[in-house]
Amino acid sequence: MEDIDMTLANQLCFSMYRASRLFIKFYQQALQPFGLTYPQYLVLLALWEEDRQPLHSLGEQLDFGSNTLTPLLKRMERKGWLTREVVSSDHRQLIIQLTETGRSRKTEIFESIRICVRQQEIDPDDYRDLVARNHILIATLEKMLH
Amino acid sequence: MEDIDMTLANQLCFSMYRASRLFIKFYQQALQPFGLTYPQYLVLLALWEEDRQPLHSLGEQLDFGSNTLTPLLKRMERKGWLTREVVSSDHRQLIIQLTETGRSRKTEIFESIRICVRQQEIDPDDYRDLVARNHILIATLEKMLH
DNA sequence: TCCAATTAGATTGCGTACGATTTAATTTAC
DNA sequence: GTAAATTAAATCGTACGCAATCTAATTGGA
Repeated sequence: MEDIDMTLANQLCFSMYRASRLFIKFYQQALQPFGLTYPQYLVLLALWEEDRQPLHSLGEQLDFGSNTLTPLLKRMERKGWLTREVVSSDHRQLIIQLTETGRSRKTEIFESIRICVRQQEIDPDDYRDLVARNHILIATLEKMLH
Repeated sequence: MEDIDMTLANQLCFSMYRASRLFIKFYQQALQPFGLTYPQYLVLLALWEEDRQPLHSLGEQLDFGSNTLTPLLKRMERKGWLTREVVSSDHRQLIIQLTETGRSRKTEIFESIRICVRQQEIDPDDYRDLVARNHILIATLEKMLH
């Protein structure tokens, strides 16, 4: 009836789904004091790496469309993390920029997460291995979804 | 500033998040002809394994609360996949049971997914490895979230 | 027995995800 | 130079996830 391949795919998909939800729940604990959700934290990570990015560029990095980002960024703007500013040379684009708060709370937020992460007892090599394998899987899945 | 541990945790969490979303998107393609979403497919998988389960038992397997399952199961009932029947001996419980459609379309659904999965070119050993490593990670995360 | 604690499911509210469409601005092709 | 194509965001609608709360049914101990 069912291939071994498919049972494996089912297991892998579910296991990814479970791990992702648990990891996010874990992060939410550390982020809660700042009123941040995990997707919002991802936006901060991207902006700490490179500030003043247009919306679509953030979307490419996180694989979010404007339908996800627009309301998310509006919430973050309302809470004072960033600003959304129309580009004068191209009125279609929106430049996302960190506020002083958004920049300065980085250390604090990292420290809060670090405290939670430290309690994990996972071998760094296992981490690296999972990341590497996931990258391969992600590349394959992206190719398939063309 | 930031530990190597935390950067790794960030990378792993994001990579899980990405992989999970892509995998689900991949499954949705195969499930679309049946009007099923991935979480709904998970419910079917659980019921194909063991029919006539109470709601909370499904919840334990999938780690969903009633706040997620109640509306999801109502949608599946409306579409004719299953029935929700109050237990006469305990009026608090709801037994979830597959309809004839829910049972009989299993082969068809599996075949649709199998066709999509076959196109993947992933080494079964890599699959198994990812599943095993995720299981360890999931156990660790569950322990941490107490 | 009877009432406090527990359990099961439903409800509310908020924040994603994402397919599909819309609107507005810019590019391009002729 | 201008109409068609493209691009960027926004909007709309549906379906999760999940924290918090509520309601109703059952259980268990004094």
